[in-house]
Amino acid sequence: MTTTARQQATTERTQSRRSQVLAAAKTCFLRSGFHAASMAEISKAAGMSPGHIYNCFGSKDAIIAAFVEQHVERVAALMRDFASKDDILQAIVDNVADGVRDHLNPANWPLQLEIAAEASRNPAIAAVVRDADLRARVQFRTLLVAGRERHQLAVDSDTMEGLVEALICLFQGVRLRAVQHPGLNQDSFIACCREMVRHLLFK
Amino acid sequence: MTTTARQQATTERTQSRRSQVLAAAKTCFLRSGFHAASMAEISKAAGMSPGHIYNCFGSKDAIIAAFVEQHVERVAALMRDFASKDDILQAIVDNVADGVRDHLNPANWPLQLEIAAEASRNPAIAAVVRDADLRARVQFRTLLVAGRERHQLAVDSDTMEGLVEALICLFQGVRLRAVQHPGLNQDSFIACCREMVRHLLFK
Amino acid sequence: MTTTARQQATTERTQSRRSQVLAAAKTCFLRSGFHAASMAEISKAAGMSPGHIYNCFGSKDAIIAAFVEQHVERVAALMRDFASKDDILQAIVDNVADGVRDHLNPANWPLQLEIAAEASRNPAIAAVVRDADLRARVQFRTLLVAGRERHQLAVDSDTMEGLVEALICLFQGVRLRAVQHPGLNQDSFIACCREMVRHLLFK
Amino acid sequence: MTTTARQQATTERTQSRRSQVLAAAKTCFLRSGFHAASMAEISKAAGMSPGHIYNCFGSKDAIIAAFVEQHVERVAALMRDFASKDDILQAIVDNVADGVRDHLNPANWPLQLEIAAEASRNPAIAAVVRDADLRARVQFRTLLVAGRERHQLAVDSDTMEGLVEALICLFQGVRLRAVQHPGLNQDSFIACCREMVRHLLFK
DNA sequence: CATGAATGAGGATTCATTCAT
DNA sequence: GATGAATGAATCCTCATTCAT
Repeated sequence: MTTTARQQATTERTQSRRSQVLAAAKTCFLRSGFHAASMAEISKAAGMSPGHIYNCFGSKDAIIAAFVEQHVERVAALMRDFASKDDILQAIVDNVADGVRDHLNPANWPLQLEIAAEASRNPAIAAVVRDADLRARVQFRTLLVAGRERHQLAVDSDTMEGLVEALICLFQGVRLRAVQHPGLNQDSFIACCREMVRHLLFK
Repeated sequence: MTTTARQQATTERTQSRRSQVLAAAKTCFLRSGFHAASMAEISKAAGMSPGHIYNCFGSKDAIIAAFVEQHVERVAALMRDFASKDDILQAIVDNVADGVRDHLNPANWPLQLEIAAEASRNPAIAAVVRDADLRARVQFRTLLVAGRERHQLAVDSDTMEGLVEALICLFQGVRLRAVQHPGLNQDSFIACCREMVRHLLFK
Repeated sequence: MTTTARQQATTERTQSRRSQVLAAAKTCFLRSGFHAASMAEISKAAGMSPGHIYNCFGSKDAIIAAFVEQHVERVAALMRDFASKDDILQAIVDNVADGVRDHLNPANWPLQLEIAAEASRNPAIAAVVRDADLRARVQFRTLLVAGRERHQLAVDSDTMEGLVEALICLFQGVRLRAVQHPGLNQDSFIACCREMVRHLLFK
Repeated sequence: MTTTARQQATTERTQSRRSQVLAAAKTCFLRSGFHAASMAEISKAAGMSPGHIYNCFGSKDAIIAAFVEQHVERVAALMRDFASKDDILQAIVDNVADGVRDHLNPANWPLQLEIAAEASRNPAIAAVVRDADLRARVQFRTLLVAGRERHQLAVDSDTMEGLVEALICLFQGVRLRAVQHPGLNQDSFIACCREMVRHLLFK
């Protein structure tokens, strides 16, 4: 094995170890939150010694940051899905139901609240979150511009920024609803969300 | 001093002590979050010994719960303000700008995220939050029904639930925008929110 | 009211307060032990403010000491009961059954163990306990000498000391049996104790 | 080093750490009692950080329990010593002097009082103590039955239970004498104890 | 690379005691 | 005398992190 090949292998191994840790961290963070989840808990879930985690990540904060980075990437992926559609605006409207239902699913989104709360006092996390948000906004805006041009609607800068913010805002609010009113009537809620989105997109 | 008068004084004193603690807690929670804020930190901010805090509150969790209770009460107060208006629907639309700007103000709302995150794991906090949400929904619904009847719009149960949820959702989403995109263009954002609210209310 | 009369009243009042505290302390010590019983617990049981207890006793240790003093006095009282009997030795033998049963009663004797344990490390308590033990030994020895002279048995110094120690030892051991084997067969146990005492007294 | 070998080493190490803690705890418990001995004090005496003690024992109570378990085991060991003798009853009588002297030695027995006092309030400790007492009684009874059959004495159930209890009672009482009258005349005390034991065993 | 024993600072909480009223 | 609010040192315990193996 050449030195390069070994380094390659080493790097791959390290990467796989990092993934292991992040997957374990997700379980623990979901169960206990960022601060109540202990390194011991995470190391046990990862099937790895606590000491070794420090070969993959410099600190618990680094795990949180990496975890957040990985997690916020989901939003960007969602954006890309729309890009391939023919009538993008209509595709977005048609996707409201699934999107809302997904945001209401308690399997993932409590973590998003944890992330937002952490970002509101941890500058490193805030930077990661804001950067991801920026990228998502850019992608979303590009989609919307394409969609609206097809329907000959205004795409000036102010209009677009408001549109992007308002739509993201509506979707992100769903996570808070999931916490504060878990038993809400999904169908009538979705109908209204869809109507708001439709109106805004085609206005 | 009679026994009754002393009890009165005692009760008042205790209440004032509790308020002192809650005010100090707000500062600390804002700075560090619920869990990173230590009792020592809170007691110092309250100008009171750590031991004495336990004469006012049975535990740190009790402080968090009382703090949350106090905080969520604000939302209910907001609801009551609308009740006195003549054309309620229009009043709500006209209030969107102020409401959004208030939600974007970083002085208060990071705490709401902290509360939501805590509620997603701590059942006691979840109960407080959900109860407050329930009360707010009932008040809001009553307002909307009155407002819509004036305009001869449908007020059937399903419609109303969706309306209430969707509007609250939009407003609560603003808190997440405040964290994730603090520099957003408020004017165009507000214009879109206002348009969404207007459309939904009068639809 | 003359000054003297008032002082008299004051002293009586103080004494009654002290008794109140000691009675309350007994309840608490029995429930929780000397160290786990808090001053707050005792003051509540005594129907008196925690601060006021310090007008009656200088410290918690002083309460323990006074309590111990009061408690060890019981043994001396037991001794005095025998002095009036005609045939003292026989009276002692006849009392074994009641004495053992009393020592097995969990209502009082856990406190004796608490006292002994405290004495083994708190010099002030040790002094109280040892002084009481000395007084009881002297009384007991006087009784035994009178009883044995009646039966023309040896009463030399060495014999008497051994007798006194061995008999007290047997009775005090009962308290430990009560803790370590609460369900023991009382009748056969008592028969053996009685036989040991009878043999030793009349030997 | 194979996994098995390492586990072996790990287990041994852990065991040795536990012993270290128990030895340190003995010093501290002797000096201060179970409750006044702080974990900091114990950890310092054990030459180990306070945090690490919790890798060996789950709580302070667990240390107390393990300590008690280790201590009460001594009694059972004492029992086994007699089993090898030819004339067991005589061996017991001949051992009274050494046994009493051992029980009077202040190096060990204050702890037994501490244990008894703790057992009278702490159910977990009570269970340990009572279980050990049961085992000791069974062993002692077996010894006595064998010894008495050799001398053709009664071994019926009631007689044996009384004998076992009374003899243990006498020995355990010595611990209380050690606390309450540390300067007692050992020789005459022992002579009487011996006479009581002899009478009872051969009666 | 991998372990897990070891650290020690820091957490929430308790409680004997004091003192202004 | 009598109160009970207030103190703050001390308690048990947790946990991120390190390091010898």
